[in-house]
Amino acid sequence: MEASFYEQVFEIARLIPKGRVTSYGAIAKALGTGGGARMVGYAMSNSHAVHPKVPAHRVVNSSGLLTGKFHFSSPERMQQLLEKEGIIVENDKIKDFKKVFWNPLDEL
DNA sequence: GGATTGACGTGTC
DNA sequence: AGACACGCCAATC
Repeated sequence: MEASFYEQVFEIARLIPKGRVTSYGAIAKALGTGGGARMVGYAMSNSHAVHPKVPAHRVVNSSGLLTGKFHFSSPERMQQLLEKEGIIVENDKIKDFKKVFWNPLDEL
């Protein structure tokens, strides 16, 4: 399997600058799959098995909620990583989400 | 190859 | 404001 949809998702995810986050839908849209936001998250399940570490913790849903935190080594791991990068997480939700939001389309 | 699923998104009740 | 439902798309079974 090469150049599958997953790889594209990982590619975008790795481009997320430190201290910034993005949403699944935004990535999906950047890939041109608009409504395939679920596929982005699904691809992230493999993020643990890919080469360069994929900053999946920088990817949240459109509400800025850490929906996939349970898929990490530890749910709290995700939040700590975000806070360590300067992102404030409150109640499993990213604070100032609009401010830290990084739009892949803007870079691509 | 049809059916199921899934770390989503938006709208409606 | 919280809960529920439908829609999208691609991979896996």
